Amino acid sequence: MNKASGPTNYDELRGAIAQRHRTLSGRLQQIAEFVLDHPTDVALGTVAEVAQRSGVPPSAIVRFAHALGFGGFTEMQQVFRSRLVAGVAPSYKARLARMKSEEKSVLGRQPAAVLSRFVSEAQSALAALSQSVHARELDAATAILAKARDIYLVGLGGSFPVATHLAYVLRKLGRRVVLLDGTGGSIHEQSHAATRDDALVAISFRNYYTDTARLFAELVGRGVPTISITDSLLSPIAEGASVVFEIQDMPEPALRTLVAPMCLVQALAIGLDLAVD
Amino acid sequence: MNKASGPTNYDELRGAIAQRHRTLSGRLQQIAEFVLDHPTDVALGTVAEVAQRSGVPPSAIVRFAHALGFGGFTEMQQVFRSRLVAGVAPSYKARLARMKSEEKSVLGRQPAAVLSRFVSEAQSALAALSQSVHARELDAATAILAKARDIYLVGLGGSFPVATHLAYVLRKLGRRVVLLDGTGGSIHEQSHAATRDDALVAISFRNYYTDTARLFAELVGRGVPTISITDSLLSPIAEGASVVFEIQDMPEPALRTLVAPMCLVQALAIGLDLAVD
DNA sequence: CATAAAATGAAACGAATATTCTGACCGCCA
DNA sequence: TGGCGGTCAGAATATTCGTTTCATTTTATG
Repeated sequence: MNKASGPTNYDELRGAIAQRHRTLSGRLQQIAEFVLDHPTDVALGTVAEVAQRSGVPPSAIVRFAHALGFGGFTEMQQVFRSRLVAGVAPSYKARLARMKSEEKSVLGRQPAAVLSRFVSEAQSALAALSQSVHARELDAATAILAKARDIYLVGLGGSFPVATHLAYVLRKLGRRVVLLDGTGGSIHEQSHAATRDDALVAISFRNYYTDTARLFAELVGRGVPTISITDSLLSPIAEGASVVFEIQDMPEPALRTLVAPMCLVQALAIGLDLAVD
Repeated sequence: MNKASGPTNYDELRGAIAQRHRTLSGRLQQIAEFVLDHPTDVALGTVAEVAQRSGVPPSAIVRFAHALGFGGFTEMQQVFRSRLVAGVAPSYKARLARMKSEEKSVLGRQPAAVLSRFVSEAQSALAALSQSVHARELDAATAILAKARDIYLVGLGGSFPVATHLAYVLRKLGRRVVLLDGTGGSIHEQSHAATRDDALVAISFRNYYTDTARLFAELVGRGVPTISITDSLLSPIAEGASVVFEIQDMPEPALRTLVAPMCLVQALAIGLDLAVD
């Protein structure tokens, strides 16, 4: 039965698995998902190990290899191993390719060059973030959120994704969140119930939405503790805030990747969750 | 006999071999030179294979392992294998750092430590992104978006911020965008008008929303060109898509920073804008 | 509902593996 | 020359491995 031979390299194998995934039966689908998620385990493990980690009997692993056209598990494993040996010395090749694409970034209207440009820009934005944010601000913000009954979030326009992400994570962690998105009325109506026992997280970058600024001023006036995430200490949501996170060098709205504020709000939410235990 | 344990990583092993090389006896020196020249063979081969290629009997290989402080060949082989997995997986370093910080969970609970952890995780996610996304896929996706009359976007739950960000940027660039958010009815009603002259960008990660999957299948069936951003080739929005961007190693929903997909959609939008001139 | 077909999992088989053991070999010094 | 410590290669062994088999369950089909 060794006549039939399956894919010969890892990419082909992935394609073959994805293609046949629907037609495979339950157990085999389960194995397909596992091997795509843990290719290294398959490359280095034994049948018994792979079987145990994926929660199936060993015979099912062999059946899976047969279904893909291999003569057995060992034959399929060779493909996974080829991925490992190919990846062991990628540094030179990858760097060469990267430098080439970065060179072309001057000419570079090609989408690949655009991507690598944004990636490197995001990298430096993250580096700047961890340097500019201090522990004192993080601690203060965490304390405010920990005491808050309801957490109000506002971020309009280009900052809306950041607000929705923070809302999502906080809700996952069991917090009561009011996301001010303005649907079905004004954000002022939505925030009417906010008191000094609650908290507001405001996110806004140039050009600042006047709605965000007005709402911020109103809640500050009512004594609501406020955390601002913005790009300047002179922004309309900086003065009066309990804590200000300043994220500098934000590009113009259409060119933002938002990675820095996304990372920050993530850390705020998780840090809050870890702190209250 | 497991008392003696040799070096635990490849660099230590190389140092140990170089150091003891003089004191080793003839056959063992011969083996030492071979394993330093062919580490991959040692990592993936059997004792018999390594013995044959290096021109020594199998028992000599085992004695060599013993001489280095290992309990046997298998134990030494683990070190050579660790070298392989370290080279292929860019997230290896990040996971290591994560485990370390989780070990130090006492310090790791401070918000500042949480932030730096997410930052470093985001860094490696970006590195993995630029390595896994190929120019071919970017070009194909750009071509689809360029031809589209209306661009439909769907991303629910944790992926919603990505969808809103893409919608924002595309609208800034003058594209006609329909963001399927389900407000005021089902997303199926909102997408009723989509035709093969339009395009759909679907974003979904584990656990996949069934609404996203259903909508995706429906529009694919209607012949609408589709770009999928997901975390597995086996995800419900992969099969039938015109282009699939696979972003691997996405953490569990509450711990995602979304930096990789955010960066990708940004590059897609800007790349589209530059390409149509 | 009855029957056939396919899929599944536990166990057993044979092959291949890493390791240990034994006797022979070599250089060294008295 | 004759013993001696260390090294060696090859056979012996116990273990582990991949694969197959088969009874049972599940699923599809009439």
